[in-house]
Amino acid sequence: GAFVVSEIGGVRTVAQLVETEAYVGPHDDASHAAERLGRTARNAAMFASGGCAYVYLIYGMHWCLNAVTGAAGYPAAVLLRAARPVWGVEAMVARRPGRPERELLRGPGNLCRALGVDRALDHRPLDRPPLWLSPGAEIPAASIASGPRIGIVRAAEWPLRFWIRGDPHVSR
DNA sequence: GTATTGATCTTCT
DNA sequence: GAAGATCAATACA
Repeated sequence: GAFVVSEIGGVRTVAQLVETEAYVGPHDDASHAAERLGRTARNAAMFASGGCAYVYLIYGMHWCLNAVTGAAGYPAAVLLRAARPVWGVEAMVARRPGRPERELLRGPGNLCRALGVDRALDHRPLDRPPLWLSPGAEIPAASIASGPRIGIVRAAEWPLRFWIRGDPHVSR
């Protein structure tokens, strides 16, 4: 339900989150900051105190955006997986030519591309331009579904993916 | 709608 | 050298 706002390349885009995944600490073996991996150049942002972005490249071609939520030195983050276009749809379409509106922000790689997010935003604060979060409508607990996270093998059974039940913008 | 597979490159072993 | 918090094109049903 929270809003993600970006001001990148001179355009503002606004999206409302409908799907996220939690990566809950060093004991979470699916996390890039799991204890067995330790701190590296890539995951450094996850070890910062909460409120900044963690952006990484996956499969050589897609950016993924996380909101870091842990305390300093205790790595945790929320992967932003899907959202509903709210404002700046033209700019999103310009970044995803030919895509129907409902697919613009469906999936973490698509979300980053439509919002203009890339490595330049890694480790940047999420409470000011060019990329920030804003509280949105409160989603009733009954409307929130949860299940296993996508695309992982370790700790795959942990039900840490959350989405708005029935929302057409949810991935998969 | 589901299943399969190639694209592409950073990171870590 | 292999795997990876993915996507889209293709081939079906």
